[in-house]
Amino acid sequence: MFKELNPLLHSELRLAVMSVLIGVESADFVFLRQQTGATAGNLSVQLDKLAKAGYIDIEKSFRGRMPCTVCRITDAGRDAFEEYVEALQTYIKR
Amino acid sequence: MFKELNPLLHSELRLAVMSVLIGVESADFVFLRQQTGATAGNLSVQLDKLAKAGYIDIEKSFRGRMPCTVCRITDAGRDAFEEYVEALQTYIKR
DNA sequence: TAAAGTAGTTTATTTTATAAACCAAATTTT
DNA sequence: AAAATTTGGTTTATAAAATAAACTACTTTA
Repeated sequence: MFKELNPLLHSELRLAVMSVLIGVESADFVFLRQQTGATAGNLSVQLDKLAKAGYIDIEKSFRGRMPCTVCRITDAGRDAFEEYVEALQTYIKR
Repeated sequence: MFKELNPLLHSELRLAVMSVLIGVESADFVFLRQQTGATAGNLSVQLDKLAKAGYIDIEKSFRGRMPCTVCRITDAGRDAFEEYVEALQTYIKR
């Protein structure tokens, strides 16, 4: 009847991040913050979770001497997102 | 960009319950348990939350001397569900 | 050089989700 | 008919999540 919703993606902020990342080649911390409206602390935590799950790659470097965090969705992330969307349909489809 | 997801509906079990209730005139505890696969304890807690939010009506009575809990979605619940689905589209639409 | 801003991380707190334990009545087994 | 099991739940305890607040380190501006 209802498909299980991947709990890692069933989170407003993590879902928003994935939704942004699925549409771009890469996005940095600042851009993700703008798009999602999240606080820096929350975004930092949730990005870590997505990275630990293997759904995104995080590349930390420096632009000059300022830290710069660039994120990209992985293939596993793309798959998980698609599966999540399919599962969602079982709840919201008329 | 992203619409806010009503946190009361953004829960796998509560969403499943609402999804069932939106399609029927009413449903009892046992039926909801079957449809959702939830444990009784969890279902009991989540039904209470939906009721407190005014999204469902719960009618507790007895069939003989066995308790019988019948649930119906309210107009507010229907509205909230529809709004939630619309908000979701902002995350998952291609 | 002091104040304010940028780019984050870490830690602490609150909220949620969930299961486990429980209760009362009914049904089934021995 | 007593004992055990099942049914229909509720309450309580615990684990997991979400979030904000506080902090670090560097940069820019006044």
